[in-house]
Amino acid sequence: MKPEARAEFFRILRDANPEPKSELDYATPYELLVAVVLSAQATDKSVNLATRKLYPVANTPSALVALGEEALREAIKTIGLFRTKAKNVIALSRMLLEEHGGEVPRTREALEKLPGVGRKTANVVLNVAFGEPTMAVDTHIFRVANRTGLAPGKDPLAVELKLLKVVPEEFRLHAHHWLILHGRYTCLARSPRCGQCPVYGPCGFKDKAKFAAPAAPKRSRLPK
DNA sequence: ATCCCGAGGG
DNA sequence: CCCTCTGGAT
Repeated sequence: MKPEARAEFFRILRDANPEPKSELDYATPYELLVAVVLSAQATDKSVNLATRKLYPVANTPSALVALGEEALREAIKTIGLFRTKAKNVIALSRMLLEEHGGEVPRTREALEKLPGVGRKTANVVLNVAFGEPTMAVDTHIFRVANRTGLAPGKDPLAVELKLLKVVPEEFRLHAHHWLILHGRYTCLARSPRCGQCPVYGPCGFKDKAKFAAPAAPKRSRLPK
């Protein structure tokens, strides 16, 4: 995608949604961190359903450690990968208490040392909780960046670096949310809704016309 | 490359 | 039935 098309792409998404927010429910950096860890390979809705009940009971490192891994596992049982996530959230909370005064660290290095926190999760926390213009490349952004030609790359890290290079400065802070929301509601994984896509113009998807066309008229085998 | 892993949609 | 959902650790 050419520079002018990229700018047009983001102008359109920005004008439709000037102040995009995360769809994960959270009130503090810690609540956000835990929600993002829980969100791996799960929908925001399923995570919110669990945290809505969990956070009133325990929403700090000390409270979750006190709650214990077994109880936490039960609380998040409706989310996928719940055994691994429960273990990681407890271990991560202990580490916050022991090494960070119970606070969520603000550096990528410290965040990535936490169990269950990799590059993508660290980027989300840095962007959403601390206002840094990072590019957290998740399943949606990886797909959108490649399909549209906005920032093609063979793996998430390549796409992240490409995005940091080509997204105009004025769009960097919110690019993460514009792209993820576009992927979630319009540029769907299996059947993208090109027919009602706001960035159909600048998009470079080869088969966009195919997905934009109304359902192919059924060929009657008994014409007339 | 594989495992973990429930819920919702098609 | 199959695919997808704000991945990370081994």
